[in-house]
Amino acid sequence: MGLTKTEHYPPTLLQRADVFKALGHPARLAIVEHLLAQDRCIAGDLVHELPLAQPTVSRHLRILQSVGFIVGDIAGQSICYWVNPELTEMLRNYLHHMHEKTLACSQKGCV
Amino acid sequence: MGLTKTEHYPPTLLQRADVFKALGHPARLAIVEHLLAQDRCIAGDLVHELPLAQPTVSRHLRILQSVGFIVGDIAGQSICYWVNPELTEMLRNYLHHMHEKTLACSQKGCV
DNA sequence: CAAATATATAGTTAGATAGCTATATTGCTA
DNA sequence: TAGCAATATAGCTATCTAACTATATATTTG
Repeated sequence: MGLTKTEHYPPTLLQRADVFKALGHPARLAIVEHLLAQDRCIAGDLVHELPLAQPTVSRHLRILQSVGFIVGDIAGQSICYWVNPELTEMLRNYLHHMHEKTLACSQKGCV
Repeated sequence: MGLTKTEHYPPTLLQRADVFKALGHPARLAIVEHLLAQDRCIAGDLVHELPLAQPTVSRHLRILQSVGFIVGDIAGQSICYWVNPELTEMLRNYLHHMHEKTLACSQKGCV
């Protein structure tokens, strides 16, 4: 069917899954890494960095923006994007929590 | 096309994108959270927890397993799954790195 | 060995995704 | 205001994905 049954899951889980999904594409992860590597925030330079046409990059940017992972601001006729610290912090905390739980589980002898 | 151009990106990035992609579905994230919440590692109990048919759950488990996020071991006629601490640690470190870079970037006045 | 249980595989279908080209929109500059 | 530059939108197509039902493959247990 291709249709995910979203109605069963709590909103927080759905939101997190959306963020992971947004990061789950090489081009989008490359965009994020590129934004982090630069001092200033890039706009259409990404088109030259990626092996993709401009509209495709634009679409990927919109996907990252829609889950809040990046933020964009108009700067003249370009657009200035940067990674949202709130989201990286949220994910970092979530993964930290996951990792601690995992360790606790393996101590109890799940194997 | 629906065909991702993977050949342009470094292997590490592709691998991370695959892990994020695996976590980017509500059912799979729910599976991971359920495995972490239990003391022991569950097998087909997940089918009762999720609003999905058994083969669908089986497929989601295989996807999580293929990226190494969960590990399974045969226990009689059931299968015992648990979350792989190496992967949660890898992702935690990666997100930690991302978050630090993000903070450094916003200090430089990206806005 | 037969029945029951647990998981996996095959095969199908609706819908989502990722790419493209062409075009529209928006903002600067001459 | 006309033209250029940067980004977004529209529309298309091939491929991938998520779900299902039906069936196969183990692995206990009677």
